[in-house]
Amino acid sequence: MKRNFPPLEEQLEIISRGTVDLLPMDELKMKLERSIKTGKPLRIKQGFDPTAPDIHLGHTVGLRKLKQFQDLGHQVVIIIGDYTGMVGDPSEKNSTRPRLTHEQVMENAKTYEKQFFKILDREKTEVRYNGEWFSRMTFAEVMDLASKFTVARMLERDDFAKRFANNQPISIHELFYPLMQGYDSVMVRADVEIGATEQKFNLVTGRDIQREYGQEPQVVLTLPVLVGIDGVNRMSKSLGNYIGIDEPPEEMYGKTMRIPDELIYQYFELVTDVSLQELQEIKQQLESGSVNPRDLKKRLAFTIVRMYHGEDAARQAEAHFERVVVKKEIPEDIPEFKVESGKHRLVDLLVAAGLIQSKSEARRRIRQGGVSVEGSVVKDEFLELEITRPTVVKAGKRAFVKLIPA
RNA sequence: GGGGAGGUAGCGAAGCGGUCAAACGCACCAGACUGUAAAUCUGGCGGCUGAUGCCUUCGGAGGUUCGAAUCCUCCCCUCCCCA
Repeated sequence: MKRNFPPLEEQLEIISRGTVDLLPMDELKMKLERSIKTGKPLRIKQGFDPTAPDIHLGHTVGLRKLKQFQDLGHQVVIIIGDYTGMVGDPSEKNSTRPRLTHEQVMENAKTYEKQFFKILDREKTEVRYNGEWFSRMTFAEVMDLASKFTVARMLERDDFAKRFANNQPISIHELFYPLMQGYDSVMVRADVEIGATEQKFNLVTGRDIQREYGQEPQVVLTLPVLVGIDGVNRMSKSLGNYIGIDEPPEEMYGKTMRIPDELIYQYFELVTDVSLQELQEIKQQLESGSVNPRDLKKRLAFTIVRMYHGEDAARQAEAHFERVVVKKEIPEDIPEFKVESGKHRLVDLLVAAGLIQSKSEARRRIRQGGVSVEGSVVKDEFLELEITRPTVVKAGKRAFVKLIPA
């Protein structure tokens, strides 16, 4: 079955959009031309280590690029790093990552697989776990792989070099990470590997490893690292600055509204599918200040929610935001919590209902005016309540609960 | 194998017998401000407790002492130098 591909230039335009590096360019052209001629799709690889259970917008930058390749007719190969996940990618890290057990990794991998296909076409995606080959490797084969790279080259890496210079520990197994990733490329015969810019070393190493194993080296495609909602660090679950693609619409919308204004353009560019013309407009509007950044951010939030939850959910999330955050009103559906009859300390109720973690914390927040009952701020940390009718309690900026008499 | 330096709350980093639940910075939380944010300012930041106090924390296990994060012993871990 010979496939038909769009002409080279058209493909290149789509492929280059939003990318930082495409190297070497001439090899990419050569590969594309060959696939057009032979009708054989290129194999486009990206690996994901399931180190945290959820996929967030940061992951979607690469996934969306994969999707573009997929739409062009190429073969997307996703590697789920059940083995590399146990090592932990040292990229951009200044310390050893905690190693996960295989069970933890596999658990996370399940949700990953599910979430990937919110973006990719399941039918057209090849999913491979790298345990498929790593679990079977003999020590002799490991040695063979290890012999194909040198310590000096490994230490060229900025992160390792820094850790080494700062007398911080680097475990041997961490040095294996790039080799393993490269070996993945060998095993799936990757033509192109996609990764964030911080992955460049690993991606380029893959080329060398492939060459060592007698394969044609892959083309490296890097994408910008998505900055998290704190506006400082890369988006990551462990830093808590992420927007998960499985999060409820209101949450997604609200988090998006919290990103610093400077990130608006980047988010439009990297995680939404607005057209190039629209992107230009947005850029112009931001630069000239002709549009309130808040309005652009609202559009961004709406667009993102719509991508993962649909138009209706996006509308509702927007309404919810207007109501709760902008007008500081009470949301429509609030989680309910049943309360036994009789008097209860507010502090106890806050903890029991799960709004606040500990009573000490609850007391503090009451003292600071962070808690209100039926719209009025509570100042008395010893307040007792008798719940005789549904009562709305708010703690902090947007945590609500409706107390219901049992 | 020998010598040296270290392991403190989410991170970084003070403390080196009592006044230490532990300075300070970052992160985080609450409040004010606002266009959602950011910035700024204020307060907070182990748990329990009606303002007193109690309980669990300073790599781990013991010990000395009225009293230990601080002293001693052993163990685990990291870094440096030498071999």
